[in-house]
Amino acid sequence: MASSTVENYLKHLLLAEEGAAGGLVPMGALAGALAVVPGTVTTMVKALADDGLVEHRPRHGVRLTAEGRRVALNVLRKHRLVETFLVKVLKMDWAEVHVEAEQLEHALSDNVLDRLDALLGRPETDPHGDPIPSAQGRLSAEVHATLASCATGRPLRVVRVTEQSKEFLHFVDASGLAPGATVRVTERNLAAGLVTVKKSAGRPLALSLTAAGKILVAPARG
Amino acid sequence: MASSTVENYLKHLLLAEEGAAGGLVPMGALAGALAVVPGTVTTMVKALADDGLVEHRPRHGVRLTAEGRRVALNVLRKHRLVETFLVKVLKMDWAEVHVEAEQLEHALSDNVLDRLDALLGRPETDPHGDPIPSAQGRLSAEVHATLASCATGRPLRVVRVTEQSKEFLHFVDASGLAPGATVRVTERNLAAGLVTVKKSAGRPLALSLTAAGKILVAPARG
DNA sequence: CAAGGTATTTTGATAGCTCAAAATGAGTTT
DNA sequence: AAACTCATTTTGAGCTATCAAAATACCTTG
Ligand SMILES: [Mn+2]
Ligand SMILES: [Mn+2]
Ligand SMILES: [Mn+2]
Ligand SMILES: [Mn+2]
Repeated sequence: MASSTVENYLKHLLLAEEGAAGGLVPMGALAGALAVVPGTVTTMVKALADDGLVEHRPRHGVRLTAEGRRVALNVLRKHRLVETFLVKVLKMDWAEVHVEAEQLEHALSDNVLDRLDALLGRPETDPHGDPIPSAQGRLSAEVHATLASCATGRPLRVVRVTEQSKEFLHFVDASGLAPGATVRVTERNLAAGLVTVKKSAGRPLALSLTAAGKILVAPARG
Repeated sequence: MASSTVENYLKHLLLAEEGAAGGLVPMGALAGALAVVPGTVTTMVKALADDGLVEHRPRHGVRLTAEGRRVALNVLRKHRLVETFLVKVLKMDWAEVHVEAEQLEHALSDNVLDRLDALLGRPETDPHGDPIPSAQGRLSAEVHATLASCATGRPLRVVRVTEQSKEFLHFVDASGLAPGATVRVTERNLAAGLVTVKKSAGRPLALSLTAAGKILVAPARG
């Protein structure tokens, strides 16, 4: 069995590979994500490579092997299903569940996981709209526009929020921009770095481009 | 935060203190419970003593301090509530939940714990009849007779099974002796080491004294 | 191409937890 | 009392995961 440390390395690697040039993740990026110093990552990555979980291209980066990806997807599945359970069944605040899941993802057996999945009705996304990998290790790779990149004027449905900090999630929720919400982008000012959105009922709301880029949307009633 | 290792040492110490002479647990007993060699326990116990979690009487044994007991009770509470959740909500086999809880007890926050407790309706015992410590750290110390020690002839209610091995629990369940069941001891043969019990409906069942001693009972309809 | 700057790797240490095997202590037995 | 037995402790070592700081490699810039 992989230790929690190994599971975390693999999971963060999986997350970092999305949108990394050639899927190769630089050591520094992984170090940042895991909050350890780069030297530690170099050492660990060599050990993971020896175990066949990653491929290490010295001075270029790391990438998951098929086996490493399998393990990583299973951890990610646990993480997101646990988050869903905590919100849906235990009624926890969606801003708090990430830290809890960070521990529980390593303590849940596959057996418990599957029962949890059944109890929740085999959900496809977690409370933040993040896709839940299937038991077979399939992960939806749907690409979405963000409030920073989408067409203006049209009605949109929020489908996902790609940041888990408490502050940001509270803000998003308080602004009525949680997944499922319907909004329109009324104005986008690149120079000022500002996006203005409007919900059917309510006054317009201003967001920075950075914040807007973390809120993924799809055309409403499509 | 105490590591899982420390939590396990403290929890097993709490369990071993019940019925240990003067509450002092011999190092060897703890080593056996934790499945490590005695030398390891000596080393760890010294570290725990430095942290004020246990009191070490060299060459005599260990005992929890008030602080160590507090931590241990919290872990035990998590363990038993998780077991209850797994059986009641996820419908798992009562023989399988112990191993799962052994991991989850270290990954659950106090916050999640309390919500689980509420969801379950603040149960007082787990699926095996083991008392669940309260959030304030109170643990019921009720003393029960066993099928090996109780009066014969009288109707009895099974209240607790004090062993968690899969095999034993499956046997108990298959024999209809799970907590809640009503039985009578029809015969006890000390020489042969045999106890015979009878359920209202069904043929008599023979048990070894050792097995009978693990099934705790109380007078029925008392 | 030499100099700089930055990411990465290497080196040397440490903390936590564990084992094997030798040493020690404290009764018991003879 | 000397010998024996058994639990406990000590010693020496290893593994995993981490850091600080020095060394190195690979750009980029002048
Ligand atoms: Mn984690
Ligand atoms: Mn999530
Ligand atoms: Mn445990
Ligand atoms: Mn139990």
